[in-house]
Amino acid sequence: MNPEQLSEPLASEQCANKVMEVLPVVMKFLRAEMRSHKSSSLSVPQFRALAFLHLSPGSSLSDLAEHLGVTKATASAMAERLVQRDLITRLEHPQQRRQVVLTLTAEGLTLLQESRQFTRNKIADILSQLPPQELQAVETGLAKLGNLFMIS
Amino acid sequence: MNPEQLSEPLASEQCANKVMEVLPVVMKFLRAEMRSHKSSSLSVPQFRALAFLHLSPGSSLSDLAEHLGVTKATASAMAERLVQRDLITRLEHPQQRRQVVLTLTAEGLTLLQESRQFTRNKIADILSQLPPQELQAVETGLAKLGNLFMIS
DNA sequence: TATTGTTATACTCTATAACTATA
DNA sequence: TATAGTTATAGAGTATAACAATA
Repeated sequence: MNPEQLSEPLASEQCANKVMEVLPVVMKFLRAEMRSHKSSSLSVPQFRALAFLHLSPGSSLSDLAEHLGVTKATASAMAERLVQRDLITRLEHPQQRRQVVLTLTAEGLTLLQESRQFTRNKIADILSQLPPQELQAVETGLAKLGNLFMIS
Repeated sequence: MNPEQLSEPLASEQCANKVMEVLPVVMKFLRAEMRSHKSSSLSVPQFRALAFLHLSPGSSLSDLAEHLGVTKATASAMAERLVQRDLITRLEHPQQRRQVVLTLTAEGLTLLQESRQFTRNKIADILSQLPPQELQAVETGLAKLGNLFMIS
């Protein structure tokens, strides 16, 4: 008999249900907080793009697209908006003229750091309702989930 | 001395960092899976809307907006798309003529169930790489996170 | 007057397809 | 020819503001 057809679900399926149920709700909170940050707000993908360029300055557009898990067309449009807002620079690579070199501006770095701290604090406020042991459980669970889904 | 200014971060802030780091990546996977489901794909918000109407048939637009955490304008546009695709019906409430009555169609129910099973299986496939104990840790952590962020 | 819902507008994310320029 | 990136196009999510209809 196939376990899927019995009343007792697999543990992995139960856990998958939790992923489907919980993640969208918390993501919505995350998005709203990042969006609400003073005049200069960031979307979650924009935040991730800036964070990536902070860690890997001088990345190409393909690098960025790969990291974000989007197509190059999508990454190109995103980069264009960030250039327009003076949060990143996009220069031609001196040797490989096909490639672009993406780098955070000082303004981009400042906004990244402000936004990160602001959002972290908002989330931490909510999380601090948990007793230390449960907080640890959440962090551990997320870390394991992250290891599984973050290839790089 | 203020703990935020020391090198040792608060546990809640560490955990918040994990939320910011992990959630977008897993969400992207979730979104891609739901989107890839045969010809008739659903976005995550659409999936959530159908799931809500399955649990609470006959809800009003305001109910839906409230549940999804979006404005009524956003919910109205979403509902319109679902009506166009014959996944829900939108009727006038017989007594309260201001309100609409939203209900899943048979087609909507089928797609919801197929999509849920398909996506759950895809996520469970990944999760099943974890040993049982760690799987349990992930589920527990998500459950706690969910309790915190899901008011209703 | 307050509430329900829609419409208009604008912006971002996202993909696919077609394209240019470079290697 | 293959790769890097852009542009055109389309559709969805999202908000704000203005509005109509109803209670």
